[in-house]
Order: sequence, then structure tokens, then C-alpha cells
Amino acid sequence: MELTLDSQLCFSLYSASLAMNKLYRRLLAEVGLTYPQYLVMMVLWEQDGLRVQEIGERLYLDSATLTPLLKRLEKAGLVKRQRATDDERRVLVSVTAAGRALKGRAQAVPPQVRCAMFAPSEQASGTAALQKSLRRLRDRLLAVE
Amino acid sequence: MELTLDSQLCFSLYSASLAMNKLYRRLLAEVGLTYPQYLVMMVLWEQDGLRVQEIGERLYLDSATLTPLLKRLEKAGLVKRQRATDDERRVLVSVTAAGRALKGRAQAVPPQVRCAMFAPSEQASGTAALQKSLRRLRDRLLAVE
DNA sequence: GCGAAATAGATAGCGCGCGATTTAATATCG
DNA sequence: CGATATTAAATCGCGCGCTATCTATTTCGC
Repeated sequence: MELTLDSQLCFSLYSASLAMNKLYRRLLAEVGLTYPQYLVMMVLWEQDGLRVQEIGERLYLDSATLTPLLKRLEKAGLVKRQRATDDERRVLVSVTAAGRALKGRAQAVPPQVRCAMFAPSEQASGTAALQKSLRRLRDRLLAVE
Repeated sequence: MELTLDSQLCFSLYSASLAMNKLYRRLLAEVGLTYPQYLVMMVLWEQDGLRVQEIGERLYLDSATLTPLLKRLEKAGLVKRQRATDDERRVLVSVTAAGRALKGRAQAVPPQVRCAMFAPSEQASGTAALQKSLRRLRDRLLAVE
């Protein structure tokens, strides 16, 4: 499959991301979350009562993606959405008791993924550099224009 | 945003992939392709007349994703799909003249993406190692179970 | 040769992501 | 104060990506 070098890098990024998502889907299935939903919960576990926009800034997602996702989380009883009283354009998202109760079980998932991603010997060494490269890549790609 | 280390790596992978896709979308818009469609065309430009399954093996995608995508490419006049005469379960996909005509313009896109991804100084150095890491990551993730 | 198993692709349904647009609320400026 | 501009979120439409299932064809076992 003779692809150009740069395309191959992009393709590696693309297919690695799909593979990760696939594994997360299987592991998160018993918790009843998708990976993006898990990311949102993780943000809210860390800081509750954020606006939609603030969640989006942390996850690089916008309201077109988050609004339906948050509605699903609300329907599942994990978060509550309510307009801010001082500025009714804003929607504040807070974690319910059921949402907090999920934290323990959900946080058991990432270690399993990490375990699948790396041999024990690499756990410390390669991951930091890889993560740094990916972050820089993302920031550059988003900075175009 | 206090995420655990492993989650952060997954999140970096996830968000870098989204950012890449976003840039590709903009650049491929004038060619009239999405990134997955571009990948399929790239596979077929390299080797024509493949079966759906063979395309899927190269791209790590299955028929549930490829069938609708290929139908859209066919509708756009870029490929032709036809059942194999010797085994009518198989569908052979071949590039049309219009599909071949697209090759030049489409292949101008990846260099633009690479340009956005890396400073000139890094072009050679970091990309190979990064790509290798991502490929290994993908292969391990897909090998679970 | 014929029924069961296997294979290839298609279909259904769901949840993203996102560009583009819309709606509603607030801020700004004359 | 009122018109305009800005902002926040929601909505629309489309294309993935995937699990689960279905259909049609071929192969295998007897």
C-alpha cells in the first residue's frame, strides 16, 4: 500500500484513534457511557457546574456536539442542565448523585486501556514523549488560519 | 483539568485525530471528498478492482462503514461497484476515469497537512518515530482479546 | 446431491463531530 | 432609551464508525 509518508502518519493517527475508541467502547459499555460521554463526566468530576462552552474548551468540542450528548447524559440521570439565573444564555451542567456514584467504576477503565496500549517496560518511557507529540500536533493543526 | 496520565494520552490521541480530520475536511472540501473517502480512493489508486473486504483490511474498516461510503463515491461518479462473476458474494470496486482524474488534485492535499503539522526542522526527525508509535499502539489495541 | 455451515456484503439503528444556521438573551453605542 | 451587535446554546443535515442482524451465495460434510 504505497502511500506517501505524510499520509501514512495521518492514517496511523486516524486508525490508532479508531482502535482506541473501539476498546474504550467495549470497556465503557458496562458503565453505560461512550468515550466522549466519559470525557465530559471526567471534566465535570474534576470541576462541577461548568457551562457548555467551558466543557467544550477543555475537550475541543462545540455546542453542536455537546448539546445532544449532554441531553443524553441528563436523560440517563447523570447530569443536570439548568440556565444560569444571572445570564440566561448560559447553561450550567452539574453532576447528579448518580453521576458521582459512577466515578469509581468509570475510573477503573483507563488503566485497562493503558495496559492494552503498552508493554510494562514502556509504561513510563514512551508515553510521555508520545503524548507531548500528539498535543503539539493537535495545537498546530487547530492553529491553522 | 486533573486527568490521570493514561487518560491524557488517550485524550491527546483523540483530540489530535479530530484536529487532523478537521483540517483535512477543509482542504479536501474543494476536491469534494471526506477524509475516509480520500483514504479509499488512495487505496484504489494504488490497486484497482479490490473487493470491499480488501479495502477494509487496508483501512481497518468493515462493510458497515464502507458500503454506504462506496455508494456515495459511486453516486459521485468516482468508482464503479460490480459483483464478481465467479463469486457473486463479492463486490469489486474500480476507479472510473473521473476518479483517476481526481488523483492529482487530491494528492496535493497531504503536503499541506504535513506543513501544518510540523515545523520544517522536525519534518524528518520526529515523524518517523511518532508514526511507529502510533502504528504499534493501533496494533496492540486491535489485538486485545 | 443436499442440507448445514461459512462467507461477503448490505442494512438498521445509534452516537458522535462538525459546518451552517437559528433563537434567545445580553451588551454596546448613538 | 432604542437599535444594533455580540454572545451562548440549540438545531439542522450529513457522513462516518460500529454492533447487531439479515440476505444471498458458496462451500463443506455426509
